Amino acid sequence: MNTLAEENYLKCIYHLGIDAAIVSTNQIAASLNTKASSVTDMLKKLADKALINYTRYQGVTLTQAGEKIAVGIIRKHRLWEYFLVEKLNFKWDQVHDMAEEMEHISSQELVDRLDEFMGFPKHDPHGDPIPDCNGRFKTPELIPLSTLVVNQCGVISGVRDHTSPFLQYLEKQQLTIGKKITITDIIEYDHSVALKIETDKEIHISREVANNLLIAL
Amino acid sequence: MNTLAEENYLKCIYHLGIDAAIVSTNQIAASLNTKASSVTDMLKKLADKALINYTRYQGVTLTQAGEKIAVGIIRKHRLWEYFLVEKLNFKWDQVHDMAEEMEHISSQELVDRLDEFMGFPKHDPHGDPIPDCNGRFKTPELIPLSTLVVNQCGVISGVRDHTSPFLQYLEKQQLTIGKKITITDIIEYDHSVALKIETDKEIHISREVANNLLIAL
DNA sequence: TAAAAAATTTAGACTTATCTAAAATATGAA
DNA sequence: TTCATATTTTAGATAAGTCTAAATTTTTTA
Ligand SMILES: [Mn+2]
Ligand SMILES: [Mn+2]
Ligand SMILES: [Mn+2]
Ligand SMILES: [Mn+2]
Repeated sequence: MNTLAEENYLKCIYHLGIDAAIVSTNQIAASLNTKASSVTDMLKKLADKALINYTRYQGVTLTQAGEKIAVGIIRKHRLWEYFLVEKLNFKWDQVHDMAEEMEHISSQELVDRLDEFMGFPKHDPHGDPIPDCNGRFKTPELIPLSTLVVNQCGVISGVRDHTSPFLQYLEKQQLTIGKKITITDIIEYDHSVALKIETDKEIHISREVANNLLIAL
Repeated sequence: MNTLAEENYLKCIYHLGIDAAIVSTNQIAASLNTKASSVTDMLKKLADKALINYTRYQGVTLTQAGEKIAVGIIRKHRLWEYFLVEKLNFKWDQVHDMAEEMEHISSQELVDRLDEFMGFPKHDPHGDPIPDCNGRFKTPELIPLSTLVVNQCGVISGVRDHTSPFLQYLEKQQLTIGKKITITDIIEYDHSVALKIETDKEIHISREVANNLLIAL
């Protein structure tokens, strides 16, 4: 088995690897709030275990074995987040830190039964896909709300920023997963967006918020 | 906060302290499968944190602060065991190791909501009392089945041995928590016991089994 | 294409938790 | 009450994971 630190590195490399072919030491250090020298030490260890492809100074990618572990941890993270929100009535902005601990509970059977208990949910409270017990999942085509044009509509299906303040703001504005929205105006000056939520409520959001809200068309 | 190792030591000292006023270094070492010298090191650390009362060569007791932490961990352990059995349909002999990991999830609010979600259960799957959110619980008066006399009856309410083989054996014999039993015979030669379970099934158990089954009168 | 700057790695140190072997203390039997 | 034995503690090592500071390699820029 792998240590908690190893699991966190693998998960981190996986996430960073989504929008970069190769992941650099400094990226990992920034993401894990650690120092580059610590990262180098761990990369050697993970390479020895054949969980990453690593050559000095050249960055890393996950091996198949490493990716499998990373996806397993993400599966657990998202299933526990779903559990916390759906069964224990936490808000979507409260669950991430707890899931960061729970994702390291090792039993495979536990997570599979948890999955079954909740009816095999496909998405976590933030709209992120939950891998099945074979590690398979599909990433739906989502685009930032900021790329929509006036009169275009879509469904809120994910967020790019998972921090509490952002999620709390969205909740207050009723900009939650599953809501249908229609763009009513785009202000040229600051690229802020006016939109209607599910036919009734009309609101106005900044460019930054629009950039971090993901829409399915 | 306390480390995983510290939590395990506190819990261990708590359990050993139930039937001994003072807990010795060697007892802890045996219970945690570690060496006496490692225990001494940790005892110093826990004493520095004012979680135990410790004087060299004299054994330890928990301080109030230490006991509070220990009971909190036991609360989490038993609530997660209850969850695993009642919600995820694990057997009572399968849940201990998972709960050993889950008991270290730190969020107090999580455990309190879990408690509420399950309807504030009073006992875990092995009959052990679950402390409430203030750490209060009462230990019912239980006696080993081996102390009963012929024709005496009682209710199976706990076990002294929590290992899988024993629990599996009990399950197979239908000697599970809540079952009413009546002693029908005690064999003088080997102190084995014949008993009736809930009016119908008649079985025969060894002295050792009778010693490890706890009965409420 | 050769410096300068940035990124990465190495060297050496620290903390936590563990170990073995040796020393100190307590206990209990003669 | 003394000495043999058991218990406990100390001393010194080790492994994991982290850090700072220095050295090395890569990348950028002039
Ligand atoms: Mn999360
Ligand atoms: Mn999430
Ligand atoms: Mn248990
Ligand atoms: Mn139990």
